[in-house]
Amino acid sequence: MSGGHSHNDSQIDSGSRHNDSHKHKDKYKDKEHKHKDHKKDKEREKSKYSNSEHRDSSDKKHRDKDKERLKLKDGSSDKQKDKHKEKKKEERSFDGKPKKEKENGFESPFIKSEPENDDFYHSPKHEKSLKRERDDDDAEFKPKKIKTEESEKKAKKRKQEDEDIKPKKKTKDKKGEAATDGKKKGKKEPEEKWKWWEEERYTDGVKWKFLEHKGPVFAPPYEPIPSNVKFYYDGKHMKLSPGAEEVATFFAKMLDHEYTTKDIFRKNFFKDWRKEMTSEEKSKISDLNKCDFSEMSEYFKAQSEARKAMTKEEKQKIKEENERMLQEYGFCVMDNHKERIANFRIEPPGLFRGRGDHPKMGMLKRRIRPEDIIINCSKDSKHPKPPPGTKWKEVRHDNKVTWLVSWTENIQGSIKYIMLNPSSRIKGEKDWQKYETARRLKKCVDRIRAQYREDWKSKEMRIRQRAVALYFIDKLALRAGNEKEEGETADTVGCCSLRVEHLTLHQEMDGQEYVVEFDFLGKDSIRYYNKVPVEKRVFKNLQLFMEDKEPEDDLFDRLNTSILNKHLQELMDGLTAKVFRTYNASITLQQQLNELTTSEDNVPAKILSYNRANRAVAILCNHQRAPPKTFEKSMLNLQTKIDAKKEQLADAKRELKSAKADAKVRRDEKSKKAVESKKKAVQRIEEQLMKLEVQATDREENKQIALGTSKLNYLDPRISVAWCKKFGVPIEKIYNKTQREKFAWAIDMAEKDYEF
DNA sequence: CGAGTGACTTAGAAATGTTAGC
DNA sequence: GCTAACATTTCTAAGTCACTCG
Repeated sequence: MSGGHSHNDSQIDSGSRHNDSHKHKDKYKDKEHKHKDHKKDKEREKSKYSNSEHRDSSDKKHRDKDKERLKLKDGSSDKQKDKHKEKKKEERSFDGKPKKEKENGFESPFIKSEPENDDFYHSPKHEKSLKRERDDDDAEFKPKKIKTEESEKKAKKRKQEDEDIKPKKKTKDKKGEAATDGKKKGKKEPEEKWKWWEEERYTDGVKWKFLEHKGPVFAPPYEPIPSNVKFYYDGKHMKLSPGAEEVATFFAKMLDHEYTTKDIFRKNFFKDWRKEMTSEEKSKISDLNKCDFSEMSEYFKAQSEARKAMTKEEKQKIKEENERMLQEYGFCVMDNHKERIANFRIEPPGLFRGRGDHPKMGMLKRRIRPEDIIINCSKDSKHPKPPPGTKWKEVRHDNKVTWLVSWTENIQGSIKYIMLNPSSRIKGEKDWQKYETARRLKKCVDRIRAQYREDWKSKEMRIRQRAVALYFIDKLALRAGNEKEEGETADTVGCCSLRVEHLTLHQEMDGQEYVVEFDFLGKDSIRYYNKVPVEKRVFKNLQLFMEDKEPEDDLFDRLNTSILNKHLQELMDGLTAKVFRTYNASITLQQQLNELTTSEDNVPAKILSYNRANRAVAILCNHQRAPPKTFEKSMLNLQTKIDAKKEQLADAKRELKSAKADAKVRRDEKSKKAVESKKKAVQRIEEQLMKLEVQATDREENKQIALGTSKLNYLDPRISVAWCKKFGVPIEKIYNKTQREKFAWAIDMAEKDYEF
C-alpha cells in the first residue's frame, strides 16, 4: 500500500469493536417490517433522488431516471475491450509461467473434440494430453500443448503414480506426523506428492477430462427410539408414528439449545412437524407447548454419554470403520490423480439452524434420497451405483464444473454440492489464481484510488455513490453486499446494501473531524461496529446520500454489486469487490510482519509477532468469534501458572545466590559446578516464564478474534512461507497439517524473498 | 436492464481428537 | 490413567459473482 492510504488505526484497535450482536439484533427487530418493500423503496428513491447535480439544485426531486440512463450510456463503459486485451498479457507468475486469470468463456466441450482423450485414464500412453495450458490469451478452444523435456518427465512420473493409486500417505501420517509436529520432521514433502503447480492449466473452462468417483454416502436411516422412551402430549403418553417420531427427535436433541426457545424456531418446527404426522396425530397435537420431549432428550444424552464411555476397542472399531468409508468414498480420480473429496457425506435430515434472526429457523431439512441426487462424472468412468432398488435423479458428464454430486436443498431451494478438498489441484489452482489477481491489484491500486477520489466530485450521483462505496470496500474491507430476497434470510448487509440506519455521521467526535459510525449486521449476522474518520469530501457525500431518506432506505440507491463489479472489471481484468479484501488482507499481513518481526527474537516471540500481524488482518476483516465459554477460566489458570513460575524463579535465584556464596567460601570444583547448574536452572525458568507470558498476551488479545478465516482464505500463504524461511521459524508453527496440505503449492514455491 | 440461478468461496459453531498436567 | 484444556476437523450456512433469459 502506498502513501496517503493507510488503514486507520482505529481499525486495529479492537477497543472499538463489540461482538454484541444480541442487543443489536433487538435493536433492529421492530424495524423488520419497515423495509419489507425494499425494492420499491429503491425505485422510489431513485425517482426521488435521481438528480445528478448537487443537492442545492432546486428541482432535484423531479429529475428522472431516463435522463440518468442516457448519461449512463454515453458516459462510461466500453473501453472495456481494449483494456481487457491490454491487461491480459500483463501478468506472468513469478516462476516464469504464463498465467491466466479467467477460465471461462469457451463453449465447446473439450472431451468431444479430442477423442483421443476419451480413454485417457485407462491408457496412460497419451501423455501429451496431460499437459494443460496456462496461458489463455487468444485461447482457441483447443489448448496449445507445450511440450518440454521437463513436462515429459513429469508425465512419466504421473504414470507411475497412477499405477499405485493410493491416497497420499494418509493414516500413517496422522500419527507419525502429528506426533512429531513441531519437532524435527520439517517441510520434507513425501516423494510421491503431485506438484500440480508445476504443470500447465486448462484454459478453456474445462475443469477436468476424467472424473471417477463412488458417489455420496447417505445419512444412516432413522433408528426408532426404544419403546420405553416416551413422548407425552398434555401429560399423556403418546406413541408417535415413525415419521413424526423422527422429526420429534430432531427437536428433542436440540432442547438444550437456545434455538428451541425462539418463537420463530418453534413455529417453523411445529408447522413442518405437523406435516409429518398422521391425521390422527395431527388432530391430537395442536400445541407445541404441551409437548414433552424430555424423555427423548434424556435418552440421547445418555446415548452420548455411553459413547464417551466406550472401551478403547469399541472406539477403535468405529475409527476403523470411518477410515474404511473414507477410503472407499472419500477419494475420486480426477485426471489421473487420486484426490481427496471434501464432503462425501450427504447432509443428514434435521432442523434448519440459520444464523442470526433467520426467518426459516426450525424448518425441517428433509432427508436426501438417491432420487434427489445428480451425479457428475466422466462418460468413460465407472459410474457410481445408487443403493439397491433406487435410482439417481440424473447422471451427467459436465466437465465445465468441478462438483461430483449435487442436490437441491428444501429450505432455500439452493443447490448443494460435493466437491474436492482444498488440497486438490482444482481448488489449489483457483486459490493461487486468487492471490495473483490480488497482486495485480497491488500494481494498479494507486491509480484506482486516485480515480475514485476524483469520482467523489463527479456531477453524477451514481458515480459518486460508486466511488464512496468503493472507498469503503477498500479502506474498511467491507464485502460487496448483494441484495437479498426479503424474508428469506436474516437481515444482513454489505457495502452496496447499507441502509441509512446503519451509519451515523459525526461532524466531530473525540477530537476527530468527520467521523462515520458504522453499525450493522454483516455475513453470518456478525456485527460490524466501527467509528472511522473519513475525508471531508466523503463525509459531505454521505450527507447528500442520506438527505431526505428514511432510516430503512438504501444509502446507495443508485448502486448495486453488479454495477460496481462491472466498473471494477473495466479498471482491471478480473477485478471485483472481493479482490480488495484479499489484497488489503495480504498487504496488511506483509506490512505488519515487516514491522513487528525482530530477527533477534526467539521463536515464540516471533510467533507472537506473526499472530499479531494475523490479528491485525482478522480485525480488518471483522472476523469475530464468540469468546470461548471457558475463556475466563483458562485465562485465570494461565495466570496461576505464571505466578507459580515467578515463585519458582525467585526460588531458583535464591538458590543461585547461596550457591555463589558457598562457592566463594569453599572454592572447590564441586561448588563451582553447582553454581553453573543453578545458573542454567534460572535461565531455563526465565525462558519458561517468558513463554507463558507471551502465551497469555496472545490469548488475551485473541479473545473475540478468529484468526482462522483470514489465514485460510485471505492471506497469500507465500507471505507466511517466506517469513518462516527468512526468520527460521518452522512452517509447522504457523500451519498445521491440513493447512500445509492446502498450501503445499506455496510451501513448495515461495522463497524467503517472496514479496506479495 | 433485472430477476433468477448455478457454481463456487468464505464463515463461525459444533463435534471430535490430542495433549499436558495432575 | 484421567481429565480438562486446547487444537483440529467437520459441518453446512451464507456470502460473491457470472451468466442466462425475458
